[in-house]
Amino acid sequence: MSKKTTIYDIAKALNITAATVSRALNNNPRISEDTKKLVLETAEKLNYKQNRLALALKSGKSKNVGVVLPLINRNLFSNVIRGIEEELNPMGYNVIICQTHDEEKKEADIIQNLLDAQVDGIIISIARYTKNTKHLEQILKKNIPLIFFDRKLEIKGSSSVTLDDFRGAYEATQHLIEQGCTRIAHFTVDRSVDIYKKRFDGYKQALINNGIDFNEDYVIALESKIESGKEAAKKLMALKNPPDAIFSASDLGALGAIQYLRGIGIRIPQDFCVVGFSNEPFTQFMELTISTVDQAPILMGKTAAKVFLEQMKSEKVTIERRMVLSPSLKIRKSSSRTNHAE
Amino acid sequence: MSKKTTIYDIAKALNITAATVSRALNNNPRISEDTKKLVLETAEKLNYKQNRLALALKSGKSKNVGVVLPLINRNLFSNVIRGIEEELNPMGYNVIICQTHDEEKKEADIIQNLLDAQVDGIIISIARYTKNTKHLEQILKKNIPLIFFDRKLEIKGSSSVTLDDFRGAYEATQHLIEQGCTRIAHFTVDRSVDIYKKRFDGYKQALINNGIDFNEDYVIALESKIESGKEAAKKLMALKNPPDAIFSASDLGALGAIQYLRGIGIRIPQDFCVVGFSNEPFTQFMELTISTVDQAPILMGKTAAKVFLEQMKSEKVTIERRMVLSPSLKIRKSSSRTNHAE
DNA sequence: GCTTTTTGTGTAATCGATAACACAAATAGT
DNA sequence: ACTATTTGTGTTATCGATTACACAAAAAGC
Repeated sequence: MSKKTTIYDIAKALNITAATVSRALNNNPRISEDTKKLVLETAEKLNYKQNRLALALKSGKSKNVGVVLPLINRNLFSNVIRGIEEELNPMGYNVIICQTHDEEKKEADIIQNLLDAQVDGIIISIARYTKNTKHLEQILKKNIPLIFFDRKLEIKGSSSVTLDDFRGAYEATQHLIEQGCTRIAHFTVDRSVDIYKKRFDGYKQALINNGIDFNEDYVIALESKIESGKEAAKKLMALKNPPDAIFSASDLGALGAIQYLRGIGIRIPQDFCVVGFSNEPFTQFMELTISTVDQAPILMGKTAAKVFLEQMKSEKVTIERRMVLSPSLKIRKSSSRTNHAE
Repeated sequence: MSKKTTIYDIAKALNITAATVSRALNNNPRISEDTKKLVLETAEKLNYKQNRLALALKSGKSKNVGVVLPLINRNLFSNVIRGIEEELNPMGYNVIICQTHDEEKKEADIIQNLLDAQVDGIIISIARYTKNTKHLEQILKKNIPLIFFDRKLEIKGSSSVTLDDFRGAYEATQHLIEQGCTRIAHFTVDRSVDIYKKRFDGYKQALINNGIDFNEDYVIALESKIESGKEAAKKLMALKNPPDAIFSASDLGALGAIQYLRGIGIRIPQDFCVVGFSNEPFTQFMELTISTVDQAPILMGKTAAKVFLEQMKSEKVTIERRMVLSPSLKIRKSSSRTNHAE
């Protein structure tokens, strides 16, 4: 196991001091061209690699960025990570991944740990029910950039990259209306959670703007699961005036509904239209492809990373960025009465 | 922005030296109980946090582990990462994620970078066509544990956690035979890649063991895409003696085939059975659920992490672990002639 | 009672790179 | 020609924690 070469080794080989070597490597203008060339050559020859840990200790910058999210293997999150990694790795940052499993306690622990590890920034999608913001304010107190994505909290000094959930929902609902649907139901998940509230709001606003009465009976809260979607659809169809469309805040809810409805002989999209949310891969794999709202997750990751990089460049000036990405409605068979190809 | 407290601050407060504080914090037996208590108390009071960068520099251990894989947002990989994270985080390790995009050059760069960052171990699924092993041997030369998962190379001193692809394929094929299929085709991806070769071998062996002739015309190489699956199925059905089943090395290939076959009026599973590989989420979301081979990806990640931890404990003794996980065949509608519930 | 061992803590080097400060030599300015 | 500046490099402290070595005081051994 060959010992690593340090600037001292180079210094000794050239009979100069480590300081000079360091300066030469950092292209300090005070170092003569001759010396620089010599140092660079011997560095190459001795296979010198800068010790990043030493640099980190000296500078306080670890060149690591923490990414905190509920679960890595969810489609949205793994895509966001992909975006972040693709943006940060070329800039010399390593991406550290941590899962909160949607637990506030774990989230707080993780952040404490990342701060201890002295990451240069934290990019986070908060746990579903995180209310306490103390651990998040800790981050900003240490002057470390804090960037939310998808699920955010309003914290002074932080930035965020989110989807325009309102608009996504609005467009989906508008689309259903344009398909001739008039009794449009909505599957939410939990309206106390920001993103779901916005999807609900967008849905409601679209109804209002089109002169359609909002009906609270048409709104059902359910977990993002096929079974829940089935049950909810069943409940809806048992109403004395059942709906003729569903805008679901989750794709799995939409899928469950579709399965139930087809099971009882309802034709989709002829009799009933469905639009989901998230553009999960499976929505385009079904033989009855499912219309849905794409969240541009890779772009979301890249944008969050760019916001971070921007903050690193701009020194101490804390910029508060509020980036809102545009959703894109994917119109597929489950809601296409007119001939929309995809 | 409050300055961080160091052991020197504690030392000053107690009028002792930093060395004593360090020893007290590390529970050195030479330190009196009284001093320990005092140090611990003031550490608490001053909100002392160990500077991990300083420790890393001194010890050469960064407490970071690099995970290198083709693409994060692939189902298998994101699940493996989840497993790794869940195992390593509680043990105080941070997980750094890097994507190779299946490019050997990028893979080499990433590894160099991780070595520069002095990670304590590297867990990797190699790029599809990586042949040159120089960058991988570099890792072992530095005495850093190298653990492969899923896609591995045989390198002396490394460990691996893989799926028994042969067995998965064998069982899938055996199952098809038991369903009464006799002309079983196989979708491979690229037989020059280890895992696909093993799947092919398992398929072939199952045929042979059941006295069924192997027919090279029944083997088609295709990318893991729906379109490719459709085309391949079309090719198969154009043979003068078309098959009555497909064992596909990819779920998307299987899906494409199913779509094509149903399109031309072939009933599944009555006329034709299909089994895929990977247990992608969508396989159980279709109304015609797809039989497939589960790769236990979270377990794979956890196992890889455990192998790493084991190596860290065992000091210098390089252990070569070859863990092989058992696949589990998920029998679903696309191949269930008898009544198999799931 | 005197040597030996144990106990508890201080001193100082180390991990590797950086940078403020210092200083001689070379160059420029008038 | 003499001061002022620039150029190039060395000295040394620093980032924060660990640890080999040293040493006094206390305890143990005979």
